[in-house]
Amino acid sequence: MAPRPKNPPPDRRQDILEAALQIFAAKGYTATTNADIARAAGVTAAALYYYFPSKADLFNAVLTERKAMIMPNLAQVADQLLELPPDVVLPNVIRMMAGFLTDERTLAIVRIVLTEAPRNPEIGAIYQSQVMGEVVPLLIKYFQHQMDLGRMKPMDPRLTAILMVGPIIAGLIMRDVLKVDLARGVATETLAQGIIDTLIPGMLVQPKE
Amino acid sequence: MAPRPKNPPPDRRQDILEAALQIFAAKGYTATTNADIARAAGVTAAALYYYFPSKADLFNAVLTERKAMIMPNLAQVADQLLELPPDVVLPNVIRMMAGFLTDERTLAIVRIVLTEAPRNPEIGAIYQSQVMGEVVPLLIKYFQHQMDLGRMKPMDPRLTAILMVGPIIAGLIMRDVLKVDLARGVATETLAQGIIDTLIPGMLVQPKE
DNA sequence: CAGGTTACTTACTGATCGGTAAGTTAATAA
DNA sequence: TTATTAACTTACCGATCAGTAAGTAACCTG
Repeated sequence: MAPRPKNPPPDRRQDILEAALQIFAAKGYTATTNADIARAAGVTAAALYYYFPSKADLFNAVLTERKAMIMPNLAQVADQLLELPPDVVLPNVIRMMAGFLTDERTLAIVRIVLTEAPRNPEIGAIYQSQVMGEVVPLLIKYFQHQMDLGRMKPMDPRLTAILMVGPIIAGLIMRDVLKVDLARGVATETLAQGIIDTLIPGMLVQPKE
Repeated sequence: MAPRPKNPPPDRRQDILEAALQIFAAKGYTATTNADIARAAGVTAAALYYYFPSKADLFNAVLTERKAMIMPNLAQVADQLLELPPDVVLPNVIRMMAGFLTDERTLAIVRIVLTEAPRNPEIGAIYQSQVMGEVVPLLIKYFQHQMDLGRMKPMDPRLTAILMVGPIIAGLIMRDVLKVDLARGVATETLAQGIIDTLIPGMLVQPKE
């Protein structure tokens, strides 16, 4: 019985996207009902169809309109970092990635991609092009340059990227999927520091003690 | 019109568990219908209720009756490995874990746990107790022993475990979730070798070249 | 201050799904 | 040979869900 808000109309579309992000992340696409999202957004289920043609379209909108959130904007700083030595750059990259995965909003997207992408190739494709098309090439460019300069051992740059990001993802999964409390064991910062201490010496031509 | 098989009765229960494993892994718990499983198992949907009280019970049976599959039986060999030096043991552990994650059956379980556990804490709990209660303690025992012997640098054994397993999981996710073709880049063996070459020297007290 | 548009709501529908009840037949026991 | 049981099937039901149709009140325009 309140077909139009009396006070200045809030951005309902954003409210719905925000609510959908949370619920999709918490329950997964199939288990999430329109009513769930609507309730969280403070509207009725039918209202979703005023802004989005279907549940699938809403889901896609959540992923595409928020995808920028999950990728650190490396491009902005990449050029400045290119000449800096790896013992300076790599720890910062690792720390940045580790810190990045502590943001709640980002985690929600990661959780959705991780859980839905195996069933929905399109989702995987969106982030594949981001990861493989944007982030990895930047890393590769840096690694290649440092290898040419003789500062890093020659190795597959993709492998290098996986070695750096892998433990962070594994830590995330242990905390988020297996509910292992890393805070009382391996906290994010400790994890980042461990990666830095253990991994980076093996990548440098002259490991420093 | 064939309420009883004429030929020697096959083990329908196993057929159903097998079919359920595949379909749950492919579509996720909620999106999987009883009809899907039944079709794959060659029975009708009602037949599932002859063997399992509910869909949820069938799901649990899949996980609990197959959980042993995803954990390498480390306990059997752990005692023999305890005294062997890390530059012999660790490469083998890494290779074993990497190889372990190439088995299709195992992958199906991993995919289910990875995608369903965030919504269902019980699933996480099953594997948390396996990973944290069985595998990790064995690794910790070994690491601690080798650290005491002065062969490995002192560090949090849990961190050590994450560093070793992390890149393998990340590689798995890139292949399975993001559909990045690792075969034409970083194959499983290459990945394992990369972990061994890069990571292990940083863990040993006297890295060997 | 009328008329139209925007931004929703209420009320409904057809399809699907998990689960049940009752029937049916092959194998087995008496 | 008959009765019983094991192992299913067919047929059905109530609940739930994505999506739709039609209504309605606030705001905007002239």
